[in-house]
Amino acid sequence: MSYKQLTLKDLAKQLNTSITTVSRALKGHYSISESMRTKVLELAKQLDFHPNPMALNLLKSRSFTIGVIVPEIAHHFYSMVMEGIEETAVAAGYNVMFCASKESSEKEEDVVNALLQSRIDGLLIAPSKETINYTHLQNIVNKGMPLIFFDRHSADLRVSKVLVNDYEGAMQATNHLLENGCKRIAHIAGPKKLSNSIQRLHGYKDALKNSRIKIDKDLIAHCNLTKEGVADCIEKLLSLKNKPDAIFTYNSFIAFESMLLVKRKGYKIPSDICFIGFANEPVISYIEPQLTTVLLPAYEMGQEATKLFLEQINCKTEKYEPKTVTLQAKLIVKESSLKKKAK
Amino acid sequence: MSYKQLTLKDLAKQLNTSITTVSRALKGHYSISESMRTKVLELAKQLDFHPNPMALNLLKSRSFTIGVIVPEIAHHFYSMVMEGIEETAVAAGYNVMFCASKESSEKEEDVVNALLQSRIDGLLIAPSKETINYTHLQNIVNKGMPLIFFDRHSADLRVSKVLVNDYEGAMQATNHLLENGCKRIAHIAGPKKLSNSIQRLHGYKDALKNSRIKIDKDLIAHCNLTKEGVADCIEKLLSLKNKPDAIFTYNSFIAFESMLLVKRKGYKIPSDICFIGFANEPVISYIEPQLTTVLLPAYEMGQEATKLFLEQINCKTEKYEPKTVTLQAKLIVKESSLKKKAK
DNA sequence: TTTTTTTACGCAAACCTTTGTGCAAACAAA
DNA sequence: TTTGTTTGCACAAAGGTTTGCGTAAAAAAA
Repeated sequence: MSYKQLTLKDLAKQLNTSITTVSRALKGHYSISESMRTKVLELAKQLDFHPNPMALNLLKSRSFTIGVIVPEIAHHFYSMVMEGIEETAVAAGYNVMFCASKESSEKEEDVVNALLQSRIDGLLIAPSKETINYTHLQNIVNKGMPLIFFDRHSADLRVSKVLVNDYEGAMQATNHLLENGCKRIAHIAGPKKLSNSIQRLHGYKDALKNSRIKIDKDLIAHCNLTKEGVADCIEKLLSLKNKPDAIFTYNSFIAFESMLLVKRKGYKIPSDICFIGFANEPVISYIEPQLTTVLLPAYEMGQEATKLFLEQINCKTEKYEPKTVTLQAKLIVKESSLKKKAK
Repeated sequence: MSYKQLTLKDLAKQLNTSITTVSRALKGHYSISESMRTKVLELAKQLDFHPNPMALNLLKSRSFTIGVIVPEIAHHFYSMVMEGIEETAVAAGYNVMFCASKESSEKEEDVVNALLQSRIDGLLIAPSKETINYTHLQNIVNKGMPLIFFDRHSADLRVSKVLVNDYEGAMQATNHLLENGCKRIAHIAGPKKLSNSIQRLHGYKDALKNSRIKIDKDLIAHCNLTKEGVADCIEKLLSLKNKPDAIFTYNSFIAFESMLLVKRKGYKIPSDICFIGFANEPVISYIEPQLTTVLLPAYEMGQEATKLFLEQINCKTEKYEPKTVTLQAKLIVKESSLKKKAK
């Protein structure tokens, strides 16, 4: 059943020489004669010899494998990040193991352990929204293994991270709505503990403050990222006496869901209510009206995270100083936020 | 920089015993005294000892890692398949390496090699649409390594595969349109060499034949899966004297793009032209009108592919007989295909 | 007391590669 | 002929774990 891997020993036996000589011939070691080298090389090519990677791993105590944990694989944002990671890693000679935490702290610990069992050289992670206890990650750092945060992070760990300027993105979004004449801008925020949700809320508030608009707590709703959660938020916002004329959402799921609900209730977008969200799906072009979004550089985030890992693993000096890379989100203006029709 | 892994030798030294004894104590070997076993177990726990996975890999010549190659990571269908694979694999104690071929035959070969370098126990693959030469995969089979196709396949290789009943799905879709009174049903097909595209076209044709409708070649367009490709197809179909009253598309991308174009040209969906496509994105609920789709069981496909791998790797008998698992696609009727408005 | 059995553990090989050291043989120089 | 250098290759260790076999001491049986 399991096939027999070709080894140096096999080659050596066929050539009536030693393992050492075969190994050195393949590596172009100076001490091997030209004639011997060609003999070995020929046989190796003919038999399609490749050194046993597991033996190499053991020898170098390196697996050339990166572990990656995302909350969800089938979310467009994370799969774009994964693409960025995969391409950068493969280009650098690394393979990538992807695992999903399904937003569960417990599963996260499990997959961390599973990855460690497989002897990864480093871990890239966007922690689950549930995760409060970071000891499983601290352990990794303590062992000296490179750990890189992306998208989400904990400030308690002194590690490299690549984040998006959520604050700035939210501010841009809010300012854009203000410039378009919106007066009562609501915000449907994400989970209260999530670092990027906090930043986006913060950016929203500060944009309003800068324009000397009083923050109305009724216009801020926290959403748990389920359909029901979104429905509750919309219900709450639309039952206000003084209804919002714009809604800025934490992510695309909330945006899509709430637009659907708002349209069903008979409101027109954008004339009655403007919409804007953080989103990445290419699908924003296909919904009506097309959604204005703060676009997160997901692919780039994956690239940068991998680069940070490579930097750290290749760092020869005694101590590596953790870095934080901050990427800029980009406002993409489409129809949903333009009160006055553009021509 | 790189941390020192704790080894059996370290434990043995601290306990003034041999490596063998420590190993056996940890494994519960009968020949170890109770007192010694507890001593070892305690120290191991205290020092958080884990056997070096690389050494184990070498010893067992198993890495407990599955390689997976998809054409694109950030396509909802494939990322759902990946979720299915990942969950099933992790549950069975395997880790998963994901790679993307980016629909390039050349890149596909590269990542196959990269994965082999990492010593995977098996390979799950949906070949790129470009791939015609399958020798790189045949090599894997020849080595005795389990290879499983999913979504796409080559009939030339005697390996297990998990496919969708594309023929049946396309037939259902076409019949559904016929039942709704559509007379001139067009089909925008995928790349001509792709196994599932061929099957879907086949199902479309047979459904028409079964209803004694002559197949009009003008109503069949082949699309290369780019925006321009879709535009060409739509241009061709809409410039016919006898225009189609329904369009059945190979996948969701074509469906979304062509709906956009058709709407821009002033046609109403579904009253002027009905739409139906093979699609998986949850986003079909958010576009207007909601798209009727043949839903592919992506997650299940990932599960089944992994199960086939596990079956094969755990097969003790001399010869493993390749299996083909065929999953059923499911027609989800929404607004885009209902000519007469349902109440 | 001697022989046999049991208990508890250690040695060394195997998995496969790389590499420092050593050692012959060949050759050049003295 | 002897010494010194180069060439071409082999031995063995290292990396960490498992495991068949061997063995000492203790316990049991004779």
